[in-house]
Amino acid sequence: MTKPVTLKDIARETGVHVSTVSRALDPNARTSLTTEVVERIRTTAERLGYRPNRLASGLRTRRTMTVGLMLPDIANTLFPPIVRGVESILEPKGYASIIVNTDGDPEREGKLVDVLLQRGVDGIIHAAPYRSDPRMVAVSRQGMPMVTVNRQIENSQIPAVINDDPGGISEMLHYLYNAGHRRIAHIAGPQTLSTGRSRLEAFKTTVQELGLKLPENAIAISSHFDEDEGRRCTRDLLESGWKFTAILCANDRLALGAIDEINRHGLSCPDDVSVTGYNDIPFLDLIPPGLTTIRIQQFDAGRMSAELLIKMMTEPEATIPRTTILPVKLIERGSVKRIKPPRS
Amino acid sequence: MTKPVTLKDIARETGVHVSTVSRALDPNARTSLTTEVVERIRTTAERLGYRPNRLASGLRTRRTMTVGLMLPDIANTLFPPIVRGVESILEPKGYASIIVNTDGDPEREGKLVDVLLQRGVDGIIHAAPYRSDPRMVAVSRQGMPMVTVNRQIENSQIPAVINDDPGGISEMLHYLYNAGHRRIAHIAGPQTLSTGRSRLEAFKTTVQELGLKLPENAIAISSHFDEDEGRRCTRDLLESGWKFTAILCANDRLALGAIDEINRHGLSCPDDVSVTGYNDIPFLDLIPPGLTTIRIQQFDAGRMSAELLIKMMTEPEATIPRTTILPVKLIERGSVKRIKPPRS
DNA sequence: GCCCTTTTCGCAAACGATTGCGAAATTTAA
DNA sequence: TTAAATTTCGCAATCGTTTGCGAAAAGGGC
Repeated sequence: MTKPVTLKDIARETGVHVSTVSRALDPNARTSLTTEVVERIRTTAERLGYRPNRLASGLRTRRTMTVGLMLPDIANTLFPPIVRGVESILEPKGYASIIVNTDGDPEREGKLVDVLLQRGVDGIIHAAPYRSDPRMVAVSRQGMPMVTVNRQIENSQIPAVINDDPGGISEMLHYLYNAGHRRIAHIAGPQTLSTGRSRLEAFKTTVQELGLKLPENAIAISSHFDEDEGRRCTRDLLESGWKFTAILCANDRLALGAIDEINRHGLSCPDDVSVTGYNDIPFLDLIPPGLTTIRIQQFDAGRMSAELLIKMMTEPEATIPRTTILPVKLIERGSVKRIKPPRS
Repeated sequence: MTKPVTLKDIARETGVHVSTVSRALDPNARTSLTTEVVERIRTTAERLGYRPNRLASGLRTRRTMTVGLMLPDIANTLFPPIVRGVESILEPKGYASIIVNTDGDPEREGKLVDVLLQRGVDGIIHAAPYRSDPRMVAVSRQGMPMVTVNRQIENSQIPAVINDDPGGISEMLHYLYNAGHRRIAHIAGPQTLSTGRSRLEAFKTTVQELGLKLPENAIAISSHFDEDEGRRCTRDLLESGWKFTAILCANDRLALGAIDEINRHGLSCPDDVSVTGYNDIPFLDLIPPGLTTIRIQQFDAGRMSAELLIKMMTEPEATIPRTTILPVKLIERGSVKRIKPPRS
């Protein structure tokens, strides 16, 4: 790599001291300079193709203009829009981001946060925390600006940008109820994740509200938010003997697995069993029978979390809302069938 | 942020000079130290929770252990697997990557490569170059290790990891031919991208090989690899008056758009028109009628490109293959119907 | 024209790590 | 035992930038 031009080069060229060059190029320098000098320096900087060395400036100022972005897996369709939302705020302000994939592995998470710290990130956006995540809480306590998005760490002061899970689940359950369903099963997400937990709780609460009487085995708990677990839970549900007319799934991929398993059993969605999802990942409209789901605002969640993080990084004294809850929206498609409710 | 512990802290604690600490912690230091001293330093480093400052070391050594990853858009399902492939190689070796999204905008690309240079990346993996991309060629010429993946810059010496487009297109066209199709349309990709171009050329070549006689308007050229352009091109094709029995699309999203447009015209895929895609993006198996397509190796492409880049970064004299071509595979699904070939 | 204030700019010390060089300490050889 | 060879470690410069401080220059008031 041909040696990049430095402040020193510009100083030599213009016959001033490097500190003067630094100030001339700093848009908000505290010391004032003659406009003539500034002009001269700026033009030769331009001419030589000067590009500030962010490493050096970061070393000196202790601000790297870099943020860490922790995800479970960028290949999970849920996360790229969040990333774009984050970048839409960060990039124009001169921040770059380092993305790491934890694969939902606490040990990896520990290694990766170390990587971020070694690189001196100014802040961290964490989209993959566990409900209990002492490692990250400790880092936050040490003063690292941090916000979680999509999920949250419980019993911590770390600001979280999340979706209105209680609202979404409640709306969906009411929707099923209004479509005549009374025997509704739930495939819950992993209970180590805040989303898995909050959606299950919302389900139970709404069941109470509606006065539904569900058996113990109406709820299957998955260990991962994926199609395989959707299939397994559906199999368990079907084999439990209880006759349900609908399954409310904690996430789209579980729902996709559920529909597949229903088909394998010679049944049909929605004719025999209605199924609903959560998140509204891409292409759901093209997959028959069209999954009725809850659309969450991924891009906006990313955007919001970046905005909060910038505030934390630049105004350490500012008060940041502990949780920011984004509204969700029910997307009606073909996977729910209206049935005649049993008279009670 | 509580001040991180530095070499100086360890030096003070152990009563040796900071340079000694540096050497003790450097696994492959050129100068030898007493094992006793090394041991003492290592344990106190451990005890204090030392974490090397990569900024400082990068500044001194001119190696940041960071690579830039340029994509059109991480939210495009094609790219996350490439990213994971890249990281699977880079991360274990201590590299971090900065991902930037060009959005297919040359101006943005210019800005973003500047961002990467300012941050002193050791190399760049570019998944979004144009067939002609003088800016990137210039950066490469200046000595920045660079490899392109998925696409390539023509007439440059920049190593490229690409898929076997000629092979894939040829195989697909033969497949359609063998299924009895003779009047085959093509929706080509943007001709500013190497993939759009190479697939179109492969189509033409194979048409020759097979001795097919296609009219001028058998080929529609899209301006973007997306569903909307797939619809538009299909509309143009249908309205051209020429009766085709199949459309070979340069990419899955074009094909999805094509199928949609075919349905809108009251026709059916595959009964009236067979359609094929390229790339094999997720969920294609779930979308009726199941798109027959060419599966490319995204993860491996990412992996290969990272391996090449590491070689370029660490062994500047090594000879790197100009192009690495990955094999592709035809995935048979339901979107192609076998028909009786017209006797010629 | 003189003194005081203000502006303009240079000096030098950081930031945290790496590394060539040489001095001191130790081992080896004679 | 002494000189030579080797090992072990400290010194100090360096990477490129920022910034407090002070000196020189310029401006202002009378």
